[in-house]
Amino acid sequence: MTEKYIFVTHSEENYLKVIYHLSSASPKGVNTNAIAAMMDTKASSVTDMIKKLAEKEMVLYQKYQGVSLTEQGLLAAKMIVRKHRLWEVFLVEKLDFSWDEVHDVAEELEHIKSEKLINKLDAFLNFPSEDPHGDPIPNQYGEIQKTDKQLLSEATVGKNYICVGVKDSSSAFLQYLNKQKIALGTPMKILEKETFDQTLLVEIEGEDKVLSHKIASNLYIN
Amino acid sequence: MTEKYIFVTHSEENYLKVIYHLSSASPKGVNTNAIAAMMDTKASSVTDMIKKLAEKEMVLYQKYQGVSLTEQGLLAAKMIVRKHRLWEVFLVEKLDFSWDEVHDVAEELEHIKSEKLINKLDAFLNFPSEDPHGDPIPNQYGEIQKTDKQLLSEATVGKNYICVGVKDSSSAFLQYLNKQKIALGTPMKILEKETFDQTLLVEIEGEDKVLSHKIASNLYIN
DNA sequence: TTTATTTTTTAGTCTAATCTAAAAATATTT
DNA sequence: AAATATTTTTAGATTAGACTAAAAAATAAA
Ligand SMILES: [Mn+2]
Ligand SMILES: [Mn+2]
Ligand SMILES: [Mn+2]
Ligand SMILES: [Mn+2]
Repeated sequence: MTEKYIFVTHSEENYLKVIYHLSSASPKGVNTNAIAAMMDTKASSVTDMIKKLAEKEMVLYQKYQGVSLTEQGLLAAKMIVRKHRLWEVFLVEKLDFSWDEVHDVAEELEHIKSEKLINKLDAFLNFPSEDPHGDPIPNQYGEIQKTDKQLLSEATVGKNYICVGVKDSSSAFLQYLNKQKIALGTPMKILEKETFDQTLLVEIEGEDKVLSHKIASNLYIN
Repeated sequence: MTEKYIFVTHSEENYLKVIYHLSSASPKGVNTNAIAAMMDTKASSVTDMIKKLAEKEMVLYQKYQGVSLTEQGLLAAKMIVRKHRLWEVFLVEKLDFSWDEVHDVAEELEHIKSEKLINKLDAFLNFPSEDPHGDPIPNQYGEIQKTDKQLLSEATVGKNYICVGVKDSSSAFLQYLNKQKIALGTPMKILEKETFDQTLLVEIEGEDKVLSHKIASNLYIN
């Protein structure tokens, strides 16, 4: 059961993470093109890299049939996600970064290779279960605590909810939310839903606000 | 005066740092071989890299005449040292790392590219002036506070001193110091110096200890 | 001041990670 | 079921950073 240690490069880690994120949407096999789009690279580069990852037994790969993570690859991917999200918590909680500023720095920090560092950081942050965008943080064994949440676009008119996460965590979207005074924990009541374009009228902190379907389908509530 | 931003790679940063550290010993020009030894690489690789750094105006380079940092290169090098040392402080002060465990992780963390991150970290740590090995931390403008200290090997017999730093910060040496209960701030009195091999007899925390010349010439005192 | 030694540079090769262009396989329409 | 379109893979090229071996320059010794 003692697994041999396989070195994974910075670039390989990025591929693993992207395959992991795409896996939930297409569990039987992730497409080359989908990976290429997500990584902002070309399909031919993806094919090359997939072969390398298959060689290292991080993914299962059949030509033309898409790619999926092995148990080993899944754990590696979860550890990168764990690091990314823990660093995001650190940046917000300890260094006073705002939630729209942390992603790019975390993209770099997630590649620092030290298990001790990340476990000590976890403890220093008091073992947070979620990152600043409401995404769950895997523990050191890769276990993820499932929380139930739904998209605001699926909410019931008349009910009260609390904002618990964002689907899109681009700084553009987050800055829009800042402007609208929407943050994690913000309570909101759904007043109306326009049948024509699904625009919502929502009461937030005493104010009535109009939120487009695009916005509503990127906000998680509970 | 607005300098154009020049991207410096991970590898280039390591070279700049090494050239910086070697510059104090040979201010007129650092040798190719010295860099190669420090970087654990070959002289031919160093020549290639020096050309690239000269292209980017980070170093001055004349064939066969050694290399020196430009103003720009000096500032870049100091910023890497700043990051390295601030991260070391973070690891020791906040994450409970021991001083012999921080160097390798800091070698990775020093390459994270975010001025905001490093200045926020500096503030979070209360603007420390020294790292866990007693080395000064450059401020955000690259200014370094000079402290006067001397090597234990140059100490006067009969006098009292305090340990203020290490010249060699390898974990092997630091672990030796741990074993001898020598840390930054430890007081010591020089009892005797053997003329034959310069071995010292030193009183530390009530105990008499024998320190070889090699040890003494890697410990800074004040 | 020649000769020998050491240092540094050049020339050519290698690998990782990318790209473009073209071929092959798969999927979608008629 | 053919024809067409899309996706994926291959082939070949490029760049950064490293290497070895050999040539050139600088330094030290005789
Ligand atoms: Mn993120
Ligand atoms: Mn996040
Ligand atoms: Mn260090
Ligand atoms: Mn240090």
